Amino acid sequence: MNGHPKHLPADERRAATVEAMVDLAAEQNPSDITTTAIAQRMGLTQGALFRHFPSKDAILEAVISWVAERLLARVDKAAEGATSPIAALEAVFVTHIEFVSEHPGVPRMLFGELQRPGETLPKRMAQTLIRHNGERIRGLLEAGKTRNELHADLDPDAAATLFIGTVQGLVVRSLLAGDVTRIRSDAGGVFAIYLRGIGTVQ
Amino acid sequence: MNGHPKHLPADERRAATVEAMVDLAAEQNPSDITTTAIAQRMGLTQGALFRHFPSKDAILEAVISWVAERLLARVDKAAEGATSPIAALEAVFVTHIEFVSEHPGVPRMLFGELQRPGETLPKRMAQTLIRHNGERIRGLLEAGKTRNELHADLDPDAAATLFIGTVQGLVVRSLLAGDVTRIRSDAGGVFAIYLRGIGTVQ
DNA sequence: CACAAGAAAGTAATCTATTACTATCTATCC
DNA sequence: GGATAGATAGTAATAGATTACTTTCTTGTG
Repeated sequence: MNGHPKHLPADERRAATVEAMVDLAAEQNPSDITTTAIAQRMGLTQGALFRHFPSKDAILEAVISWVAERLLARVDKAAEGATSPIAALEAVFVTHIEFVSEHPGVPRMLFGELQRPGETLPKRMAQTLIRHNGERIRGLLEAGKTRNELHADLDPDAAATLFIGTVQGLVVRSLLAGDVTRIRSDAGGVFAIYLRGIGTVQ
Repeated sequence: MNGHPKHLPADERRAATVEAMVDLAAEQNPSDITTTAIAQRMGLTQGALFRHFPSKDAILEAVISWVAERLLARVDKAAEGATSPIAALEAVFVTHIEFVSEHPGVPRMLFGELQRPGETLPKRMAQTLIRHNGERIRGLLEAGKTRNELHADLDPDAAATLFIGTVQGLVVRSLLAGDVTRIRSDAGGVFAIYLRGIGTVQ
């Protein structure tokens, strides 16, 4: 007879909503996630969500903000702690792999947002997040060139694209195997090829 | 007053349905494509589709069959015409890029199918298609090793994963730019890095 | 004229969002 | 320190739209 769950402050409910959505995105196509499913995961009724968010898209916006803060912060921290651009690049890669392992639904969500027709706010937010992330990677690649750790003729744009592709390839592989842990176990071998590709000798 | 379009044989309507779905997938999230949208694109009413297909999933199955036939045939043809495993790999890459440029919705569709929960037929078909494609690539990589065109210590599984990731990275980049033609123009630079990664000297 | 293909309208299910009401928390006042 | 008022956060029900799919009516064609 648990008619009413404990009241929580709005902030915490909003955070819990984001987490529920991120969790659900790991289990199914993000664009198929309903507000009913989100509420059920939180132990609430569907209508209660709309007391904290004006629309479903507003929930999506909150999720993308959440991802942007967490991912970029971890990426920056990983890059700062490294002694060279290449070491930073590897640390950033590990950060990506760990983040995607913890939240496999996130790349699917961002990727899915990019495909939406028209100009929605969550779509623009996903675009800027992915762009900012790409700029950080390209920055490391250019720093690696100026320090002669990378081939002088390396195209940083292409290398940044392949960096993202490296992660995406691992995601596809884990989806095929139906086993998220493969992302971590396969990451080393794939990144080794990438590293050689951009011109580092181990 | 074009109330009734010309009658077509069932086969051609089925083929046109597949093409309409592939076209629509290039413009929006494939899982958001409705039967109404497909019919509208064909100049038909929504109900008319169910005269040729028993369900929406049956349409999806037809689309994946279509992709499997066309893509794998083109991949095999590209590989056959090459004089060495590495040349074949590059031809196969070009084939992928051309195919994805012509039908940008296809990878999104296959990728999306993998995310569906449960065990549906279209999902299994997408899995086998991607697996078969991956096996062809891995086969070329192994042939390259035995012919000493590739590093002896290359991990073919990892290299095949990165091959797929190379294409995926280009797809993401084109989505970000909102410009499909970028796939083709950016492909060369990215593949050059991949080639150096798997151990070929140019 | 008979038939197959499509139009048109309908159905049941599902989804987002809203509404009217109810429970819980918090702070104030005597 | 309880009682209590006001604000906050919840439920249940439902409206309005949309979806996949069905059924029935209509028409062009062989």
